[in-house]
Amino acid sequence: MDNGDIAIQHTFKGRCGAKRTIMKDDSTKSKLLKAAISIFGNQGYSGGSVRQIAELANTNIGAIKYHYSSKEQLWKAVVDHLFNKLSEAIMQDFALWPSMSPRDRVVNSTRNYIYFCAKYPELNRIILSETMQNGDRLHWLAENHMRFFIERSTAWMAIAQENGVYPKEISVLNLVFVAMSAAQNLFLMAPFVEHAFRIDVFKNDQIEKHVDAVVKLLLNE
Amino acid sequence: MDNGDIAIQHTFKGRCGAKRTIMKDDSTKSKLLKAAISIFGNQGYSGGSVRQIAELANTNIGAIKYHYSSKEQLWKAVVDHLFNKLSEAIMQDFALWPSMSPRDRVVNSTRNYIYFCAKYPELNRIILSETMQNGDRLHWLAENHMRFFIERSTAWMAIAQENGVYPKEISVLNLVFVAMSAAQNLFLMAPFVEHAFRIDVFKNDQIEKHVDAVVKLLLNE
DNA sequence: TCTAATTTGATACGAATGTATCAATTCATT
DNA sequence: AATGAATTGATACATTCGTATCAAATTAGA
Repeated sequence: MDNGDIAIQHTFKGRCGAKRTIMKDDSTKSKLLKAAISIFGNQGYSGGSVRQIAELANTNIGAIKYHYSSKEQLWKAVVDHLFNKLSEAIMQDFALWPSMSPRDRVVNSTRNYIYFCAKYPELNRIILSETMQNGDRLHWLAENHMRFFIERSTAWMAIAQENGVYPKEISVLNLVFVAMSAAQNLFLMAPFVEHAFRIDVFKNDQIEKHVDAVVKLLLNE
Repeated sequence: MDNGDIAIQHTFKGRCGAKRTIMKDDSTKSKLLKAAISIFGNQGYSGGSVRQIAELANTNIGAIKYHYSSKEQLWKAVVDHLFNKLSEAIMQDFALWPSMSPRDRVVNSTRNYIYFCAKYPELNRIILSETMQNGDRLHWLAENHMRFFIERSTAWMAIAQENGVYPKEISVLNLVFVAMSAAQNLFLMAPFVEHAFRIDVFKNDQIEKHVDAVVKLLLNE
């Protein structure tokens, strides 16, 4: 089972000079990345400090400077890492798609996406945080990750729409944003749901319940 | 037409000692509130500084200390103000509800809510920002505003569900969060949509298109 | 007009921030 | 064991933060 470990690309020279990558999950660098995911995901970029991150990683700010050179570079490493995880999650069952009906493809990718949103809520929190601020980091996010992701989603959604999975009259862009937010929002709001209703939306049965709700609400029978 | 002006409660003694309220939209206090809505809505609480707010309001930090005593009190005033606007927007056509079908009531409140989300996207940004951080301000938000709002929405949604507007099998809580996020998200993501697709989601025709999309996707025919 | 309350503007201060520097330590390779 | 590179830990620095203080300016009431 995937335990969500962080794999740091640690390059070293092989005997013929080729680069290889190994996992060092207990390295300072990966501990820093994991801590940065948590801090940036909960406090945002300006709300989180490098001292918080260093403390959470049981090291100090010098290590951040050394491994990531600056706060902004560390943030970019976090985003790259999380988008890689997203891509893995989305593509997980891609090989099975040819044998699935158009509707089942949508159900499958919806379920995989919702499970990703529950496993890594930090990515959507970071995206929203930066979208609100609308600064240079959003533009970097948009050009390096989001645009590609949204355009692929839009293309898939359009195909599903043509196959009658979604009503044809709706603008594809609205469709994408409604479907994505329906999947994400419950996990973005998890701290409130926990506080107000004592419900842990990250539990497996709650996630499944949410998948059922989204599928039943958004997909034509 | 409602121009979204900010009404500051300015109390003074009438001739029989009773308190009255008047509007002073050009007062320093209301200029500060308007600036604070923008700063807190875009930068979040920790991301926005009182100096930014004072500068945007064409005054200085002394005025903030005087009128709102602290950054946190100013933030609470912003939240109170925006939730009042939300309540106004939701209750706008309440008198007409008895003459409407259950489905039309949902369509009406959905439309009003979406128009509110487009007019004051700052409220949902503030809520999401604080929910992410999950600190004392979220608890204040939850206890003073959100819990009431969500519980009312849940009650209404349950009635709509009983009347066949929504599928009965879905958990009401999931229904509420899916419906709310479907309405909000496009406007939360407005800076990205503008950047990536050159679409201004705050234009009236875009808002109407979004209303149609949400209604068609979420409500059974 | 005079007086007192209200409001504004400028400055000061300690705390926290990101970055930079550099000695101490650890590690890998010979 | 020796050596040099890689990594860590501690400190310093300029900047920005929220808050506090207080004199100057404005306003309101008699």
